Formats: sequence, C-alpha cells, structure tokens
Amino acid sequence: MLRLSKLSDYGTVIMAHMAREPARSVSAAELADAVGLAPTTVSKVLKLLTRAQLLGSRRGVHGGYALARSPEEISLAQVIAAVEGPIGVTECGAAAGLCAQEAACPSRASWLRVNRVVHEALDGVSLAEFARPAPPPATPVNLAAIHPGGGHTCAP
Amino acid sequence: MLRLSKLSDYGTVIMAHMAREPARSVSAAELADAVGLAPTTVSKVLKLLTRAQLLGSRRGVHGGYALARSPEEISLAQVIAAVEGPIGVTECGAAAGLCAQEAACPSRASWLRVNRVVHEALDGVSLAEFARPAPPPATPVNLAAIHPGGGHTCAP
DNA sequence: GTCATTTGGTACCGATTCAGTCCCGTTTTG
DNA sequence: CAAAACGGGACTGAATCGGTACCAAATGAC
Ligand code: FES
Ligand code: FES
Repeated sequence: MLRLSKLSDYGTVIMAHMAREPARSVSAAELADAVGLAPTTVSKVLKLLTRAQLLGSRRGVHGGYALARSPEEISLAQVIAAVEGPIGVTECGAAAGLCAQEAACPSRASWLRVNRVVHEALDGVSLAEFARPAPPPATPVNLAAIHPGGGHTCAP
Repeated sequence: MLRLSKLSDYGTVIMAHMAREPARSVSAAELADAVGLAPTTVSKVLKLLTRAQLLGSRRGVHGGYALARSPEEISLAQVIAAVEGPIGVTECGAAAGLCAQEAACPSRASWLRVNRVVHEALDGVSLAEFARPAPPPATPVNLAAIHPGGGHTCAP
C-alpha cells in the first residue's frame, strides 16, 4: 500500500494541532487529550519530533512543547522523516546494493527519480497549509479516482 | 521510511526482466533462476501479476508467463498496485474516516494532493524506461542529497 | 489414455516490524 | 524537598509480511 506508519500519522496530526496555536506551549497530557490518543503514545511521538528539532521543549512544572519554527517553515516531509526516518520508497544506491554490476543498474535512475518526486511532494506541503482549510487546492483533483479507502486519524 | 514492500520490489525486478524480452514466454522456474530468488516466492509474485492482468499465462508442458502488453504500456504504479494493493500514503477519505466533522477536514486536501503526486510519479515510469539504461534522466538529479541508504534487490 | 509439466489458489507458519506501555532519571518551579 | 513535566530506553503483545507447502486444474507429449 505504500502507506504511512500510524506513528507518522499521529505526528502530522499533532503538529497540525500545534500549528493552529503556534508559540503556545502545551504539555503532552493536554495534547493527548486534544487529539484523542493515549498520553504515552503522544509522548513518544513528541520526543521524536523534539529530537528532530521540530519542537522545542521545556521541562519542569510549567514545561511543555512548542513549535521550533513557524508553521510555514515546517513541511510534512520533515515531520514524517522525524518520526519514521529518512523518506524513500526504495533503498537502493547505498551500501549493500545487490545490484548487477554495482553502478551500471538500469533501474536505478528511475527509482531515484521517483524518490525525488515523492520527497518533493511531501516537502511542498507546509504545516501552515496542512493545518488550515487550504485556500485553493492549486490544481483541481479528481477525488474519487485517486483516493482509495481506509480511514485515518485526524484531530477532532 | 515510506518504503516499498519486498514483494513489490521483486515484482518490479521480475517485470523489468521480462520487459527485456517481451513476447517471450518464460516459466516461473526459469525466471526465478534468472533473478536469483526462491522459485516459490517468484511464483507467488507472478500469480499476483497475472491476476492483475499485467501478465498472461499458459499452463501445461510448454506453459509460462509473458507480458500482456508492451513494456511502454505498463507502469511501475501498475506493478506495485498489483502486488501490494492500491497505492496511497494515507487512507483518508473513505469509509471509517475518524476525522473531525467528517467532510470538513483541514488536512484532507493536502493528503489528496500528496497521494496524487505519488501516484503520478509511479505511473510516469514505464517498464520500458525502467528496464533499460534510461536514455536521458530528463531533469538532472542530485544523487547524494535525495537518496538514503539501504540496498535492494536487482536483477543480475 | 496416461503421465509429466506447469500454472492457480489457498492455507499455513516463522520472523520481523510496529504500536503501545512502562519505568526511571533529569530538570524546573513552588 | 516535593510535584510536575520532559528524556531515554526497554519491554511486550499484536499485526503484518515474507516465505513455503500442498493440492487442484490445465496442457501437451507419447
Ligand atoms: S541497485 Fe537499486 S535498482 Fe539496481
Ligand atoms: S479524514 Fe483524512 S485528514 Fe481528516
């Protein structure tokens, strides 16, 4: 399915929530309540996001998390990479490439292209536009054709 | 990691191999030997590809598999969808959408856009260009920046 | 007609990965 | 010092995935 992991999904929901009130510091517990997920799970994701420097944190009695940058400067790609590691649909190129004659692989170029496009697509969506009703969808999209079904988490 | 499943990877390798000699009918065993994977596994993937009408099959003593269409008319998206089901990084929109007020979801539009771009990227690569050294990579790509490491299967 | 060959379908099991929880240490404030 | 909150792992149960095996159906050779 080429699907995002649940944790990444949570990450986007959490970040979207925070983007609606940037500069405000919220605790993990409060956030968990807001998005309707288990506090421990939210906490785990917050730690990952903080480690990736997307969030700033303060400990202690009035501690909490806050966006490290403005929502316009944080992309979906950054959020996803923070939670589930580097983005890439294939993992060719590097070390243990089981490819034919190592460098002379016919498919490599194609995979690189796909990887690049995917990364750019994710990087082209900022938290700002992700969190708000999205003014104009740039290019009109045929909803039914593209979008297969499932059901994923979203902030209430 | 937003990674492709192994089986899908196998699928692409197998299809690439067949695209190099279209119109030739090969048995699962021969193919397995060619790509260096377990015959049973190759067989499993071939069944999926056949069910999706990307391959034609013939049973019996001189049976085997062959491309159902020309390599130019088969895209990576089709191969991947055949092996691991419909492509989509998120599964919002459909039935069990746990979203806020069902239709009025701020993030939905963004996800749809991402899904569309990913699908188009995969659909824009035909087996023909995937199987051959790829004449000119259209837009020049910065290899190092985009491509994180791993190592995936490739036909020898 | 019978048998070897090759695909079709499905069920199954082991291994890996993922999601979720918990515990304990550290920092901050009252 | 005590309470509130984050930081970093470790651990566990569940779900998924990869791989294998088995048997039925089709085809062609003899
Ligand atoms: S090494 Fe990546 S496609 Fe061959
Ligand atoms: S339902 Fe998909 S983002 Fe809200």
